[in-house]
Amino acid sequence: MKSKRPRKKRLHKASNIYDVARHARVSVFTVSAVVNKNGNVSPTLRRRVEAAVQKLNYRPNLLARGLVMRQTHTIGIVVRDIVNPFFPLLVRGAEDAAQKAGYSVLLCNSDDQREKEEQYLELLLSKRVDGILLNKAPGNLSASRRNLLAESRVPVVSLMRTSPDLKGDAVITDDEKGAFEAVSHLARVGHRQIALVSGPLSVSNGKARWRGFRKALQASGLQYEPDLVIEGDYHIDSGYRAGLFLLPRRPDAVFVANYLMTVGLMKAADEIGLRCPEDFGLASFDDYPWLSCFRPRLTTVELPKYEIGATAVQILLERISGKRIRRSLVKLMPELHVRESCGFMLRKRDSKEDSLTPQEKPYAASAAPELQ
Amino acid sequence: MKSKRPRKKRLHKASNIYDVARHARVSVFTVSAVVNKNGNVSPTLRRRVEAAVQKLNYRPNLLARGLVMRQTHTIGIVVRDIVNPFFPLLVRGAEDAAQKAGYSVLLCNSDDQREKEEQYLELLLSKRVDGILLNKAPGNLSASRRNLLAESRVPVVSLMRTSPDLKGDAVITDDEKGAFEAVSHLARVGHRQIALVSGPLSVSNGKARWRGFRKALQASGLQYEPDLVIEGDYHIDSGYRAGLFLLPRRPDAVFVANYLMTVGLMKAADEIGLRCPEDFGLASFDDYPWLSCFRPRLTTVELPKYEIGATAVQILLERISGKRIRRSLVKLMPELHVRESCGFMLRKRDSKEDSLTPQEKPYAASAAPELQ
DNA sequence: TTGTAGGCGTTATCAA
DNA sequence: TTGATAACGCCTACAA
Repeated sequence: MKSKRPRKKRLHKASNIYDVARHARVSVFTVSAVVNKNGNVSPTLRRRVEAAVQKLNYRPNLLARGLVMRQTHTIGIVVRDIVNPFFPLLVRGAEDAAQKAGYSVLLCNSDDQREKEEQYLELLLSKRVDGILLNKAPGNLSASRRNLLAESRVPVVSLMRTSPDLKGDAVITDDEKGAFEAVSHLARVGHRQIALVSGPLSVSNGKARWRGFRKALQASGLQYEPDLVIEGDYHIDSGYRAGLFLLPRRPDAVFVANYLMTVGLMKAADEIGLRCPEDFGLASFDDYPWLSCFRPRLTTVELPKYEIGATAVQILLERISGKRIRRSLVKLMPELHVRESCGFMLRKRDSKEDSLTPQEKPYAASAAPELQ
Repeated sequence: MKSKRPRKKRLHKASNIYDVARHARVSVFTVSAVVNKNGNVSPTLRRRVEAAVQKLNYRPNLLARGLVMRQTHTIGIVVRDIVNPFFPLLVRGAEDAAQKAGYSVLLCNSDDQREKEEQYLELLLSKRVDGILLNKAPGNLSASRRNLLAESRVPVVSLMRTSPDLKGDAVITDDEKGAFEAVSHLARVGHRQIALVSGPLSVSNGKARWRGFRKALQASGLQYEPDLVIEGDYHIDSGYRAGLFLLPRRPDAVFVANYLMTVGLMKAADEIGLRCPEDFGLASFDDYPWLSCFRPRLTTVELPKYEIGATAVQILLERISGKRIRRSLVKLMPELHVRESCGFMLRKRDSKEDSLTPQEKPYAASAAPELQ
């Protein structure tokens, strides 16, 4: 009863804890205790409070709660672009894990631009998120932002890419191994001249995939030919340009470091008039369930996207609750899926060994022991 | 200087407006005025404040601001599933528009389940979002939730689907027209027996696509055969089952009401051993740029996904700012993209009229006047 | 078990 | 132009 004057605008206000307390003829403490199910409240008062809550449609204001508790139960997730088909499943994994723990997700698209990324990070800090999932754009954070981040003590978990200026936890995949296996498979199938469309070498996983490629050539006794290596940027267009450059040189096969560049490369092949797998073998990263019925089926290194997101949130939550102390770097394993784009089927057919239907064979092959 | 006791745990606290005020030897009012660039502050004080802000790495706590301003500059967006390839671009359109206006996006996946959807709506209200974008799950909201929503006065813009219990704004597409054009095209190409895998008829756009199908048959002088119509639920599996049922009946063509069901149908075709477009023509909804290099290329009704999201946020913001008064229902136009899955190429080839390369022809056709 | 009052970090009103 | 101070809605230590 301390409000001296009536509200001016009769702004439509949701009822608050005081309204409920008044209605139930109890104190705000009691209401709070009932709503948060802590402390012991006598059945009588509890019933009165519950009735009032019901009657007034009371819902606690999470802003106010966050302010006093210093916890928003919100995490921010910064990805390059949710439209890039790699991210939806990852984000979904993160959202599911977050939701189960009572957290919500603030989604940010950085477009791989440092400036945008930094602005989002600042915004997230200002919104007082409890933690951040970050798929880092190339380059380092500015010193001031890094400082701000460190000082805020808000935990950050890196996704897919590590960065020297991010000294927190990270969830990545063993991309070197994935690339190694894919390229080894291309070699095993009989391809000798294998070209590479790599990701940006300035990015940790771009570099890792390149290393895997190189080591596989070596292990297969093939020559690394710089002329057959093009550095792309993970976007469609760079794959297209790489295709226009590489395919006319007629390599036996191409290994492309991600899916979008594969799309670009195949567009180039289309224009040039080359077909996969008849004219060149192809293996790449990332598989998508909705591709399974289109041709050619791609031989790919599949990454556990959902798990990446879910695991990252898991780690973040442990960090938030103070359980986790030591820095952890989780490396998830990729899985080679052999299908027809690599030319596997053709070779088999040539040698008259094939009798299975096209859709069964690749899966059988992908479970072959040598791929572990 | 009113804190009576030292902080207990030496909890790491970000500096607040009082810290800055003390440091700059001014009042909090001055700091606030400088930070928000309103009011007139003398250059001297402004400089002092700015220096202090810099020094202390001060960033306003948006929770506190939101509490007093009753505005969080956050919107919630509830989609069925961000993994459904329809949504990323829509969400991106929304996020871009939101970001430009200084808003952030809270992402929620309802999985098309009413219960999950309602829980998210409540959470969003509790978090005091300024507005909500909602792709409604089938069925109506419970009376209590609807009531809560109405009472909260938080504007909701429906996406793609309208619902009788949502009396707010909506952004939808003219799905009836889209379906009509696609099916008319199938008929024009020469297909007589056209099957339909529809979306859920309990959902507004599922119904609309069904109506378009029906009207197109009528306009083309074809019979509507209930045996050739299967109601699906927009998920892959229902398309698969529909395919297993429909394809053995050897329709000339199939119209599938969305992309995921098309994937399922093609999987069924694969298993049965039927090929598209040789054995049956196919047209469906939703096109994706990363499909362009795979076969068969789909004849699709393309929806302006990005615009849907962007427009919805636009409307939401106008509603939030109180500019928009009347309810608005925006209906965006789809666009038919003719490619090879409908059998267009085959017919042409049969009649020896085709001389263009496969990848050029469809685009030329899609610009044909009769498709406007 | 229940109530009171102070504080969380802002903005905004009203004096000075 | 500036400063003091009351909201905003919640939680919680401390008192009763």
